[in-house]
Amino acid sequence: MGFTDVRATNLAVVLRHLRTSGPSSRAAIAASTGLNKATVSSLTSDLIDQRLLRETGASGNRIGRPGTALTLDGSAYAAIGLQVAADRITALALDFAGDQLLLWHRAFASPPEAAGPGRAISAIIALAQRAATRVRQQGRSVLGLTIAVPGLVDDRGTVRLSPALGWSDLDLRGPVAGSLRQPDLVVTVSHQASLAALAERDRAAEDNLVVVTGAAGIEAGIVVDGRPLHGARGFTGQIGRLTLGPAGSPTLHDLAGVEPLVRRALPGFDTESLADLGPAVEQVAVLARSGDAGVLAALRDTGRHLGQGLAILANVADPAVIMLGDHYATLAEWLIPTAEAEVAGHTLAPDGVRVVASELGLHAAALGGALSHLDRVDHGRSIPVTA
Amino acid sequence: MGFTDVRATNLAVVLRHLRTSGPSSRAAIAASTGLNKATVSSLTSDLIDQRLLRETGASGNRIGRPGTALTLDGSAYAAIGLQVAADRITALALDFAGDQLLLWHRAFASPPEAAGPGRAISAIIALAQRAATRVRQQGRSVLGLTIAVPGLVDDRGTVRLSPALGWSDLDLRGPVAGSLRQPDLVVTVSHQASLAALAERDRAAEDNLVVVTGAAGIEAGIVVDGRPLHGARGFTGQIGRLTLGPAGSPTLHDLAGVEPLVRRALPGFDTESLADLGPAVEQVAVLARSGDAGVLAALRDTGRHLGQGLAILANVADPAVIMLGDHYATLAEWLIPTAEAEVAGHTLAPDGVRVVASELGLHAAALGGALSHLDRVDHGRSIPVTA
DNA sequence: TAAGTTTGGTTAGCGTCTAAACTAAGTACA
DNA sequence: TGTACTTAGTTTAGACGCTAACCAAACTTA
Repeated sequence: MGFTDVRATNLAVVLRHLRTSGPSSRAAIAASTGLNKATVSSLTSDLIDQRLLRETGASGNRIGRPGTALTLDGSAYAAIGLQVAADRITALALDFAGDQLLLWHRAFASPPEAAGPGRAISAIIALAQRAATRVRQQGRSVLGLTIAVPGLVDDRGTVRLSPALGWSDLDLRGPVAGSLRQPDLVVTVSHQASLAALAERDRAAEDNLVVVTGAAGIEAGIVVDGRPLHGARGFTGQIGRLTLGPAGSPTLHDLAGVEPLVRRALPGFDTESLADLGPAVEQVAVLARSGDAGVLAALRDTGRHLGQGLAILANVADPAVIMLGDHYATLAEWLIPTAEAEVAGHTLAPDGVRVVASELGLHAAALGGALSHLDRVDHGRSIPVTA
Repeated sequence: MGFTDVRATNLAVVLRHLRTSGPSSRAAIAASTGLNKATVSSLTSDLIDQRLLRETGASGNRIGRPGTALTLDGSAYAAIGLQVAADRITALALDFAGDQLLLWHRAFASPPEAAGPGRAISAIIALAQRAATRVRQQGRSVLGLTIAVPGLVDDRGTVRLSPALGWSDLDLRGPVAGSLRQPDLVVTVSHQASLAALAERDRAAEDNLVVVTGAAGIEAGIVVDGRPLHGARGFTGQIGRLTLGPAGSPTLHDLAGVEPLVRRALPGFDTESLADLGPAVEQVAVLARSGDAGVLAALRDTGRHLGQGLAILANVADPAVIMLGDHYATLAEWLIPTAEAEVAGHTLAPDGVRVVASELGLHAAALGGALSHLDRVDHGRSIPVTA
């Protein structure tokens, strides 16, 4: 067969239909995909053999023979996403149906910047192995494992530069893949914001969106036409250093970063503890809720500058919606009004762009990492082989 | 046949191979595409029947039976691109082999902004009809016609907003398509910078690039992973209005636009004639070549600010190369040194990003518009039907 | 001239799809 | 209760388009 594996493509069509439309009978699948009923029977039979689908009870219809509902079978496979941040590692696993199997956090004793990359890699490997072992004990095959990292990650899984973690030119994929002792297991390392955007894409069912994350630095994950923007080397969405104006002008991170915001809003806060921004951000939210004028002013100011950054992304990538991720989501209530006004004022496009808070929390990138492997199967790349 | 038309895909594979690798024998095509020799024979036979390919003399080999070279047959089809600017319309036609059949310019008597959209549409229709008639007189079928317009163009071919032309919510596709009296002819209206980027992609054989055009306003055409960035509505690459900083800060266009540059570099220049920037830009180049200190300073300043804008694009989209289009290309010699330094200073990525001058001239978007229809055929969408 | 090499076409067979007929399993209603 | 109707899913026949293997044609080399 030449360049299109017809069978794999059509198997993937069925999987995607079930993932987006939920349980359906064979006849319903045939009707909505345009495939022939006989073809759907053949395809679903294969997928059931591979334990990617299973029959659930009869789907009650009004009249005529009731159909047999088919659903994604989550039970035989798992996909793992790891997310590395300055203060901790998160591990998340999904079954093939997309249900969460585990969500673990492991705090760094000392920031990876201080402890050196060796310690961090050991911790990542340990968590990856524990997660893989756990899901295997449940009788699942691991479809793949993706590690989400802030900064610049190339296609070979080397972290070229991560200011947040203090890493440069660090091969992360190699050691982790080697430690898992399963050569055919797909292990990838990828940009955290792009993976977060992938997760938002699936949740929002929106093919053009931008996610802004602010855990350390500011990074954007950009999904255009359904796919994360990859670029020549994978180094997309680096908006923290944007400047415009005379030399030495403040960067977008200076103007709208979470850490600068915290420093302005909480002048007396313990500087040391800013490695983990979570508590500080919560404190800012508490003060904002209590009506603290200084904190509210700082939030408005940050929202305004953030809006200028979002306007740039809106003008360049034309998303249908911009989502505020992680710490920005926590503060979204106070950031969105000024940010959205700023976006509206700096974009030519009619109808503007919605700015909304992400609902995925701080582990969106881990989720996206796991989802990327379900996505791979859903697109006919590496459907697990039958024994 | 399910979702993948195997035949169309493989026909397209052969066409793309010939377009990128030049004349090849059937055996060579089979060897480099991985298709079976028998399949290639069958595919090329169909393509020859459709007059998309033809046999050219024997290709001399070292040893063994000489092969019959196959080439793209340009003679039976044409694709037309129109480019609308503030001062003129350009029409360009390509044959199927990509050779230029005609390149016409038609100056606007008065700028479309002043004369109103009706006059401009009439002129566009007239030029489109003349071009279509001309290529039909040569016995060619018209594969399609694309109109490149600066500003925001939606997918239905309505110009939502074009400050450069003074248009808003103007249906351009409808009147032009209607006037051509061939209902099956594909007529599209698209963003000029994205089409220019498409042309640069084909010329440079580079799948990740950005083109910056400055005819009126500043717009970027962005090709990522081989495809022009489209976004939710098609409104990508609008970088002219970027600002960062306090309200009322100058925009990127103020700081790095071609018209502001000309006004700074040629203080005494006739303000009226700036509708057509060409002569003014040439004059700037002449003065720069003669060593005029003021002009050189203005160019450095523009290059520096332009570089900040390019850095934003480099950080967001990670192109392998950034190309300076139209008027920026004319002045590239003086802009690139400062611009490239600024890009290097504002990007995290190692290896930086090359900044080079486009070689396609002022009608790059018209070329891209025509190329888009060859591209359509090369991807198996709407291969012309056999009679 | 004979042997070797490469091209391009022919033939047989296989995978996968579609259309149509058929069986299965329910509801509607006299 | 039984017959007609409706919808689901399987079976069968056939078409399409690919591949592998074989073969004739056309050239080089010795």
